[in-house]
Parts: sequence; structure tokens; C-alpha cells
Amino acid sequence: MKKVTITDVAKKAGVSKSTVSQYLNERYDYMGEKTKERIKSAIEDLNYSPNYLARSLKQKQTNTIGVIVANILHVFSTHVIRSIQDFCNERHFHVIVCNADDDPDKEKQFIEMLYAKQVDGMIIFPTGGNIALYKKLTNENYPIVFMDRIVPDIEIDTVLLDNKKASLIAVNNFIQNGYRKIGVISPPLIQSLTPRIERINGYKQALQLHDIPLKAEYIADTSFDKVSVHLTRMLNLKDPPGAILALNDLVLFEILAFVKTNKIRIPQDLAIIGIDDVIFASIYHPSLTTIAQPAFSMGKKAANLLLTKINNKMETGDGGIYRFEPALIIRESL
Amino acid sequence: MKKVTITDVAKKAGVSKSTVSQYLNERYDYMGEKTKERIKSAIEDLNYSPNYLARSLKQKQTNTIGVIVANILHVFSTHVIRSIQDFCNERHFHVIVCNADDDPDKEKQFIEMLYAKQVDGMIIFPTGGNIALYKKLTNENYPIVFMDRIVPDIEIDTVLLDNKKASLIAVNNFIQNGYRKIGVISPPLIQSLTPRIERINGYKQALQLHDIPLKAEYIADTSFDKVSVHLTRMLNLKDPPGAILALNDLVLFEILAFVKTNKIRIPQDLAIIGIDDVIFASIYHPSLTTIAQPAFSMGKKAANLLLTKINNKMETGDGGIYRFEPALIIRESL
DNA sequence: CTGAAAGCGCTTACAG
DNA sequence: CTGAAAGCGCTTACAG
Repeated sequence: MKKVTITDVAKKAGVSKSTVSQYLNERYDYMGEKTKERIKSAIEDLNYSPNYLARSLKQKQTNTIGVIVANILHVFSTHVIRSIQDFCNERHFHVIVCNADDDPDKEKQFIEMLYAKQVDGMIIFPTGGNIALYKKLTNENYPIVFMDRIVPDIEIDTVLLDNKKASLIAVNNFIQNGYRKIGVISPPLIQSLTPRIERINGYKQALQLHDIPLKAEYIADTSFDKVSVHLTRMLNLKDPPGAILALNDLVLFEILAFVKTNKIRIPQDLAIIGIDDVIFASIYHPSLTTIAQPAFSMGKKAANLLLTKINNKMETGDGGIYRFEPALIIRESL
Repeated sequence: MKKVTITDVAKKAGVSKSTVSQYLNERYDYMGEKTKERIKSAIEDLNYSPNYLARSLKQKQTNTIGVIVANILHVFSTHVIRSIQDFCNERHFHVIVCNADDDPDKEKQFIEMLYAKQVDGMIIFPTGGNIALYKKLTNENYPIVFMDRIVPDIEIDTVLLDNKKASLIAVNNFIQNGYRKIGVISPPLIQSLTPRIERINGYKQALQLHDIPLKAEYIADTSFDKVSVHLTRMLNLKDPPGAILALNDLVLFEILAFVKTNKIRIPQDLAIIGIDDVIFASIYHPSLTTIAQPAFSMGKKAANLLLTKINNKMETGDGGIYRFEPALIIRESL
């Protein structure tokens, strides 16, 4: 079953390959009607489907982009990916998604693979562990957009949440509702992970603005499997927090698991706000007040920035930072 | 910023392109040590990265597969995709995911695009609306695996849940717990959507096995936005059901939303089992008894079948049906 | 209005 | 042990 090529079509239609190619690319400018017809029916008869690989090789454009996500387990990643796909598919771009699993080595491999496959550009949730590689790509003007995390000293457009504001809003909301003993649980505070750092800073700043002294015992920075340990510790303090800010969806999940096994009542025993609007927030009992990231807008923005770069062959971008507004969704958990 | 090609490397190393190519493909059989070294350092000096597009064109293999999912909103789809990706990435295959959105036209477009891009094979959650196209591909021995849905009269390997059994297990569990008035809510029963049809049949069969007469009023087949309407109707029956089987995750979600707004207590007022083990099942209050699909094994199986076909250039498969066992996860919702 | 020719960046028999 | 040549399936100036 050998594939039918443009040569077969040309032969069948009694014209040259060039003419068939013109036809395929809709450059009809000077093409005779009968020629068009003959090519059309030859294509149908032979059931010809052009080989985009060959075209891409020649045109140096694959109409494909790569997305390398640091960790696919976050709802945020999922939503961003979906929105990138929607945006790109409408514009006849394909997207290849890779999950780096927070591992810089994997990230490196994926970047190199995608690059070798000649994808026209990449949207990366950077692990932060491949500075040299990021630099190399920007130096040669390769289209890249970063998502969610800022990499210092690199001139790449970056789309992310106004993370500090997310925490500010959350803490303010607690305070407005009468809570002053406010704890926070964060995943490990690694310097390169912008959202965590900024959110913790926002939390601290918000307390200071309200003249509430920071308490180290109210702050936990922990891997997911140890969330319950820290909660136990906090809630057994002489003066335990009455409210907890969950720094992201996975932390929130662990907190809710803890709450369930320990029969803690929300919000009577513990008020909760989570950053990331998890899908079950509205049906949970009580429904959960959350800070939503506009993941769809953010994905769309990143895709738009990238495709614009690809189409205009502009410089890789000025390292602009595009901040998106978090949205407080008030429900019943405080 | 022109790209460096194999010709540049050859020139720099003072050998021919052929030799560089041999080197790249690790055919060192007869290659002199000094030659190897020279090529190696030339590659490093020039920062050369081979163009896989050109290689693919020549070798007629792209090391990329396509996945076309009927509807990405289901957890099941998400998990299957993740598992396909993991499996493929380990084997240095890339995957391009497309969401057909339950629209046969979109599905057709995606199939044709992916085909034109020369992906080595596809895993499809078929909408069922493109029989001619599926046939065409199998006729030319193109590697395809179907997921989740059976398309009649087509010889394509298909991986799916033992759906009937899923319902049987659920209904049996209700009965063992003393429930005999058991309702079911299903998304629209379109003939081509195997899971729904089989699950409804399983539900009916299970009742018959226990000599419980079927009641049409206990069965709702409805779009998601009308789930609450049907629930209202059912629960206002003179003899309302005391238990409800949610046929998939999205239906379950709607039921839980209804339960919340109407302050219905689970399981006292209504017992629930959902097919699909939603992520929040364990932390929900009460935690939810579900029937889990082994989505990861299923994705892996599909990927494995496909890659085997691709590597062996075997016939497109005998139309084997690979059924996976549903697993009852007992929690507290009945 | 259409065709011949060169070329995209590789790989692969084959010759020596 | 290495190189010249042909070819993968397209596109694109350019000639006529």
C-alpha cells in the first residue's frame, strides 16, 4: 500500500507537480479552469492527501507548538493546556504537550526533542533548572513564552497570576470576617517557584498591613504527604489558628482529607480559603471559598503571544510580564 | 540566524555527510576513532541539533502518535491521556492530543490533519460519526486503536471498560445494602455511545436478576443541565427511589449539585453510587462509593497495542475487544 | 497560464 | 573505513 504523492496526482491530471502544488496552496491566479478541474478530480480519484512533513521541511514551519508543563497534576495546568489547545486548533496549529514532572532533566529532554522536531515555538512552565538552555534558545530568537513562573535574567514573555494579590485578597477576606489567627500551608518554598514565594509574601504583607504580628508557628511549608502533620501541630498549639489559607489546589486537597478524618467542622472549627478554584468547590459541603486563577484567559494570552511571535518573526519578546487578576469566589467555608 | 545542518558538521569535521549521519545513528561499526572524535567535537562546537523532520521524511516514521478524545471533560479521558503520554514518552514517542468535543466534523478534521502530518498511528475515542473514514484507514492498514466505544463492523482493536459489569456491581451493592428502589441517571442514550448503552443494560439486567421490576419512572436519560429536573420528578414520585446510580462523573456532579441545593442527606435520604472514581470522592462528606475504571491500565494497554502495531507493521489488528474490570470502591454514600 | 529545476536536511544502499 | 549519489515529497523562484 504505497502512498500516493503529488507526482501521482500530476501524472494522472496530465500537469506538472508545480501546478498541482499551486492548486493545493490555492494560488489560482493564472490557473485555467479545466486544469483546476482535472487536478481536483485526480485528487479525488486517487484519494490523495498531501504530506505535511515534506511541506514543513521546505517551508520551515510545522504549524505545531510544544507545551511543557512543570506538573500536570495541578488543575491550573490542565485548564491552561485546554485553553491553549482550543486557541491553537482554531488557527490550525497543533500542540504537543509534555509533562516535565518538576524534573529539569526531563524538561531538558523535552525541549531538545521538540526543538529537533522543529516545532514553531514553545510555551513552558519552567522548572527553572535549565537556564543555559533557555538562554540559548532566546539568543537565537526562538519563540518562547513562559507560564506561571518567572525566570530571572531571561528576556522571555511570561504570563502569570498576580500571586501576591491572591494572598492579599484571601487574608483580607478572612480579616473582614473576623478572623485574626490565620495560618497558611504552602508546598515547599523553592526559590524558583514564583507562585509559592509570591503567595507567601502576599500573606505576610497582608497581615502586616493589618498590624497582625506574624507567627512562625502559623506558617507551614511542606510536602503534600506531610500536610496532616503540620495541621496537627498547628491545631494543637495553645493558641491555634482559626483560619487556614491553602496555597494551591493540592494543598487544599490534603487539608480537606485531614478535616474529614479528624471530623473538623468548616467553618466553625476552621475557616478555609484555597487558591485555585477546584471543580468540587461549589458542591462540597460547605462549599469552598476560593481564589480563582483566570486559567483560560491566561492560556489564551500565552498562546496568542506565541503565535504572534511565530507569525511575525519578531524578536523573542522583551521579557514582558503579563499579570492576571485573581478573583475571589465567596462561598461558605468561612 | 541560520540553522546549522549536517552539511556544516561534515565540512567542519572534514568528512562526508554520510559519515556524520552514520555517527548520529550510532552505526559505529567501521568508524575510525579519530573520525568519531572529530565529528563529536564538530557537533559540539557548532551546537548542532539534527532536524527530525528531514529524518522522518526519509524514514517514513515520525515517532509521533495522535490521540483524539471525544470529550476531554471526563476524568476518564484525562487519565487515559496522561497514561498514554507516560507510556509513549518513555519510548520516545510524542503524542498530539485533540479534543473532538463530540463533534464528528471536528473529529474528521483532526484525523485528516494528523494523517497529513504523518503521525505513525492514532488512538481514537470515536464519535462514531465517521465510519467511512475509519474504514478507509483500516483498509490501508493504518495503525489505529479505539478507546471506550465500540464501532460496529470495523476491525479495529478496542479498549474499554466492562460497562455492563460496572452497573451490575453497583446495583448489587445497593441491593446488598437493602435498597430495592433504585433509580439511574444517564446522559443521552445515543446508540453509538457504548458505555451509556451498556451501563443502562447492566442496570436493567441486574434488577431483573433480583426479580425487581423495572420502573420507567426510575430511569432518566438526560442532558446534564436537565439532571435536576429529572431528579425533582423522581423524588416527588409517590414511591420515590431511595438510591441513584450516576452513570458517569458529569452526571454525578450534577446530582451532587442538586443534593446540595435541596439539602438532601446522603445516604439517609438518597444513596448514591457513581461510575468513575472522581478525585473528590474520598474527601466529600460523606465520601462517595464509586465504581472506578482502571483508566491508567487502559491507556497503557491502548498505547501498547498501538506502538506494537507501529513497530511490527502488522495488520491493523483483528478488531479485538479488550475489556477491563471495573472496581467497586466502597465508601459512605449508601 | 504552466513546467523544469533546484533545494529543504536528512538517510541509505552501494561502490571503492 | 568513508564518500558520491539518489531520493523522501513537497515548494518556489524563474523561464517561457
